[in-house]
Amino acid sequence: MPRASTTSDAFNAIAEPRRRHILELIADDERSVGEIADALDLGQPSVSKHLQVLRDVGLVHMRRDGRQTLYRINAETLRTVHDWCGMFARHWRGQLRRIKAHAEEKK
Amino acid sequence: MPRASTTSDAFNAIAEPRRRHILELIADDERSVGEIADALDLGQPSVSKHLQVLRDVGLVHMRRDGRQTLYRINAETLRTVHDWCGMFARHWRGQLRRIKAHAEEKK
DNA sequence: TTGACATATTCCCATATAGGAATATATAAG
DNA sequence: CTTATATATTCCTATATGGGAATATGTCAA
Repeated sequence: MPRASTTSDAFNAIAEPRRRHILELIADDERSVGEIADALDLGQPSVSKHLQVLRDVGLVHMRRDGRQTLYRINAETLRTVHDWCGMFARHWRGQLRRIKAHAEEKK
Repeated sequence: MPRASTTSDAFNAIAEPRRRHILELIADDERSVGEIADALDLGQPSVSKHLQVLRDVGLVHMRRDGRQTLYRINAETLRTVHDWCGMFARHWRGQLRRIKAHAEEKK
């Protein structure tokens, strides 16, 4: 069985570093495909394909403006991932507490 | 260029649903490979390979006990992912605020 | 030592990439 | 209509994968 599709969910979509970079770029304001390609120093077709993946999993919104297509983040979709990781927050906090307690004991 | 390796970072490692499942299983107490295989209804070799990936990116700790190998989560490594998603929290909160404001206006 | 059990590793293969090149589509400008 | 610009899509290929089967390794028991 091959790896799950990149478009199967947000987890798979953000596994690709360049897609994370794109999301960072379009977090504050919308950007055109060309601007993104310049920023990433990547070919336009590749960027279009990454954006398609992000669109498939609902991580971006797009808007047509003349011949440009402007993309912006749809951060809401990242909550799935954020919440999943959050389930384990008490574990790493617990670990920190343990480490601190250990340090205290040494004193 | 193929997809980035599953062992390149935590993002890629947790893209696989079964690996997320494994992490959930070993979040509270350590489990043997066999127990995990039973729980996931997956072959032992597959589980061993998933665990190897998780080990490579530092998402689990392991401990040898007789002929068993017990794995437990190393949640600390998930903070990378949690924090990255957290960067966008104000965006989805902002969106919620906007949605709420919109609902208020309608009333 | 021999056998039984638990886990890891190797070999295999069908599948899905990411990126580049070429091309198609859409929209604006002259 | 024709040309230029912006983006999307198609075709291609090298590569990494997840799972199963078979096998190797490691550890305890008799």
